[in-house]
Amino acid sequence: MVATARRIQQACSHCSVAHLCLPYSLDPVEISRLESQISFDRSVTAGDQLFAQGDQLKALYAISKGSFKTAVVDANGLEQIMGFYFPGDLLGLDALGEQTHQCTATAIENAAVCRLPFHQLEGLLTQLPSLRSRLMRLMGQALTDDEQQLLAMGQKNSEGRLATLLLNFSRRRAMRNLDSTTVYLNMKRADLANYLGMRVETISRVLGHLQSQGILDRKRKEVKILDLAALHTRAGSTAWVADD
Amino acid sequence: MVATARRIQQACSHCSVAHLCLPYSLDPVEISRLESQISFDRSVTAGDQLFAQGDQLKALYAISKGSFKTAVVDANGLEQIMGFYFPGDLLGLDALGEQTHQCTATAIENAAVCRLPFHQLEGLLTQLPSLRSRLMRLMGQALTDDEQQLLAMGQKNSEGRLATLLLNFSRRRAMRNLDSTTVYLNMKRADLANYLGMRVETISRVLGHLQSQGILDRKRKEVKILDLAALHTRAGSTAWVADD
DNA sequence: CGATTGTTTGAGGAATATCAATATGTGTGG
DNA sequence: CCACACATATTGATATTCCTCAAACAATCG
Repeated sequence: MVATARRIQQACSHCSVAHLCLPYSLDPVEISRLESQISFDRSVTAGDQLFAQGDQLKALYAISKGSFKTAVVDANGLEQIMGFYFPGDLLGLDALGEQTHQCTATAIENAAVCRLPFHQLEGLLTQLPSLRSRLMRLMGQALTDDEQQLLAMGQKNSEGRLATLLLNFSRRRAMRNLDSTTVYLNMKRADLANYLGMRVETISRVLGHLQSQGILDRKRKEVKILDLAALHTRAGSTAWVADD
Repeated sequence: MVATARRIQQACSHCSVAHLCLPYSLDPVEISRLESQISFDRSVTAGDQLFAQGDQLKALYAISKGSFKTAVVDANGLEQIMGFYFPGDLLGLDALGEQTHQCTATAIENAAVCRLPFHQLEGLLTQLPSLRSRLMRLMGQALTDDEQQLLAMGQKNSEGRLATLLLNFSRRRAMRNLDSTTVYLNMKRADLANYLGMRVETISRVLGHLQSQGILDRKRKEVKILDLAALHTRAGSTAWVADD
């Protein structure tokens, strides 16, 4: 019984985040061809790496449960957290160019992923034009996401960047039909700080500030958004010109 | 005579930056098929837009002469310069996902571009797998470039970011077999400042500082790199911890 | 429950933004 | 070709954000 139930769940067609994931816009036949190549729901322990910067591309991974961070290290040893990823997100896209992973993906908490061997995926690419265009679209989105983050880093102050991240997480929860008034900052403050280009102390202070203004309410890693409009205002504020 | 000479130059196979551009890694037959779709060396006046954010994707553009900047504007009206582009660079890649341009491309100086109608290009994509993989690689590079810039924005101080940009421009000149000890900052200070997430005054001061240290020598927009090693050191310096 | 790791709070300082003034460059009409 | 007007770049003085360092507090794990 349990085994049967699991088998049923282990298919894109029954996945609650398929609309965010690779299958989106594929027809049922195409999806079943895709499914035949996937190994579903492989569990990943918190702290484990899915792949590391420099690794040869062997597979793409779709998150089915939990969350991940990606990071790059440059020649000088500087590390930058590049993003946080949730169920339905695809990991490994940045390896499609050079066939080599350009970042390291690490599980933030216990997680599970669906593994898409690249060999088989590449075969499907020529046979399924819609899969190719889907992959291109996902790469384009990754590009756009990076550019949004660049805009935040260049044009917004600490409060604006943090508010932007909270709204981003909120929106992504909404896309997963989860309560978008609550977000979970499960990653370490240090990772969040690195991602946002600020110090952990500043994160604390800004969160405290937003809470004291009645915009947020937090308990532990859980952050409740009380005043969405105000948060949007803060997120849109340009750098170095606080409107208080 | 002149016309003949121009005709000969108007082909990827005779282009001095073909190794950076789309044809790279294509064989002669494939290149000639590509060439047949291109309209070469269309001139663009300084300040003109090649395409604007929101425009439908009609073509990709390869720069044959001059330089361009790209910029995005977000919902709050904040503008971010996303990059600067030189001969051999391809413009419009970020439209491949949504079939809509995600940024605006503007000529910094009088320039010329080769135009690749997307319709025809898309047709070639299915026929020439090497072209598809080339395009994917270029998208991957765009992604990596954005990530390098994100790292600079998050981890480096003003001097580090500016030094990083100078080295970036220098390296790109080297790839074009140009003198890599000289770079040209042809864009306005305001664009440079926006791109680097700082103010024009800070650019002036940092450039002045680097010059007073004997690392740079500038006259007008031309910047000569006198001490490459020192510039690398500055570029690698982390934010907020200057090593003087 | 102690040790270790991660988070928050406080005081002071450094980097860089802002504002103001000057200098330099660029285009235009006479 | 010059002179004027306007745009752009530099320099100086001050203000502000956010980092740094230090310490207390909280959570996690054996």
